[in-house]
Amino acid sequence: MLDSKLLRGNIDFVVEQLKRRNFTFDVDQYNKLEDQRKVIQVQTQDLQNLRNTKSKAIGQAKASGENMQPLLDEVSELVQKLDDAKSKLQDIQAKIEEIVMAIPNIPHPSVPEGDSEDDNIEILKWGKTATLDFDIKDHVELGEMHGMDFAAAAKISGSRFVVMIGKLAKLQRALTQFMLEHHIEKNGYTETYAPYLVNADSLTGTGQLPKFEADLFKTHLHGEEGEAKALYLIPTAEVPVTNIVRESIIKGSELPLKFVAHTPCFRSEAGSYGKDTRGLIRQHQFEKVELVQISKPDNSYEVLEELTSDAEGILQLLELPYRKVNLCTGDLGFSSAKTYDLEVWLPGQKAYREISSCSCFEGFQARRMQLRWKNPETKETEFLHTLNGSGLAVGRTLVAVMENYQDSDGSIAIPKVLQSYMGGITKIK
RNA sequence: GGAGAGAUGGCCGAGUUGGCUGAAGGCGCUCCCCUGCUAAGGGAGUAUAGGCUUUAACUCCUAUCGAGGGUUCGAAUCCCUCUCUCUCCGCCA
Repeated sequence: MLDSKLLRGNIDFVVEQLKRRNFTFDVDQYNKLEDQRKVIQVQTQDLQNLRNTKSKAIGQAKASGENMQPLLDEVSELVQKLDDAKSKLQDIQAKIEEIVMAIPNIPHPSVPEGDSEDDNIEILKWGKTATLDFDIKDHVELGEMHGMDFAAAAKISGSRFVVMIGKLAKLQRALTQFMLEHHIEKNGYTETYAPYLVNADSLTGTGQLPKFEADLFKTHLHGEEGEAKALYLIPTAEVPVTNIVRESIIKGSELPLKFVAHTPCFRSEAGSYGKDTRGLIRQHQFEKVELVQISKPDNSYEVLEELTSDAEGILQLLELPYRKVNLCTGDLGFSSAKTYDLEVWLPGQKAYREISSCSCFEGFQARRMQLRWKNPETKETEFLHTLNGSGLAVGRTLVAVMENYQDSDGSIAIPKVLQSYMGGITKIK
């Protein structure tokens, strides 16, 4: 949600900024509704004021034993008018709300212009993309040799799921433990456990609802169909973890809040049929270690740099080649003001693939979820800034380790930093 | 799943024969005075959002006492639905 003051006070700026990300904002419609809202709101409030005054007079008349019938007649007429005005006002406010909730965030000035991922700007490349002198296998081929079973998963659940048995399952757990330990012990994040099923308010707070319901798995308590009972499987830990502080006022001395959580993530992947159908890249269920920070507004972009480098640290310790890109305006997510993607090198695909996405949302989510702090300088209650990033997507990291650490015989070396988590073995044969 | 109790400002807590109660009192916090630097005393202020556009401030108005709906001229107070918390019983990793 954009700042309503910005929307009302400087709408030309908003329109221009939204155009950068190919979002056309219907200003005429919005202005028309706003004008109507103002008129009707004033009317309604005048009527309410009148009713309140008269009602008090009735109370006083009654107390002093005067005849209050004339007043009663007067007011009952008023009430009809008031009801009409109220319902009109509600309609308009609902329409405005619908429009406002569907407006994406405004890109930060440092976000490059562009229409698609082809226009993202590469900031750095790290590590050497080794040229292996044998027939490179992709992770599906390697996986089939070491207990990765897509057929079994299809039998159990359907496509886009996986079963792993044995060493690869352990390797995934080792990756998760390693990431958590590193972020907790070295980077100062607080370990967090949170629900995997969340309500609609939480998803509205972080921006997945109302616009992106089709991407989610939706459940009903007790098989009931009522909207109030609907719970959703989390598409990312960002949702439950950021919502820990929804509707609260944080003390300045407690900031920044740094949370790390490992959760499974569930995505319906509607609209991605035919994309990445092979292997582990795009699953309905995958593991992710997520970093979330709640920051004061004035230094949130420094925090974004820090959070991104915290995620990069994992790739560097795993010695996986990657590049860092600054997403262009056209590729930016709905809620984000600026996003760095980390893309890991996958020899099996001969391509860099996204493994982490680190974003600063400024006050966009905070306004939706009423997340604030008392600024000691202004003495005002102000919205905080929220940030998050994958640190990292565990399933894709597993793919990257398998493909980058493979040998000609199909065996997979264990990265040094993971060996202690793997019972000391150095290779999966 | 059954029975009961409850939800009021940053916190505690009054207010249920509906009527100057946006809310007594206390704590906490901020500012000022006195004193002196340990404590005490005096005074003022202290919810959020909208009307709001403005150079700015104030005044004013509206809404909000868990959420939503209803009754009424008028609801923190009465009625209904829901959510959450607590106690007891049942069930359960």
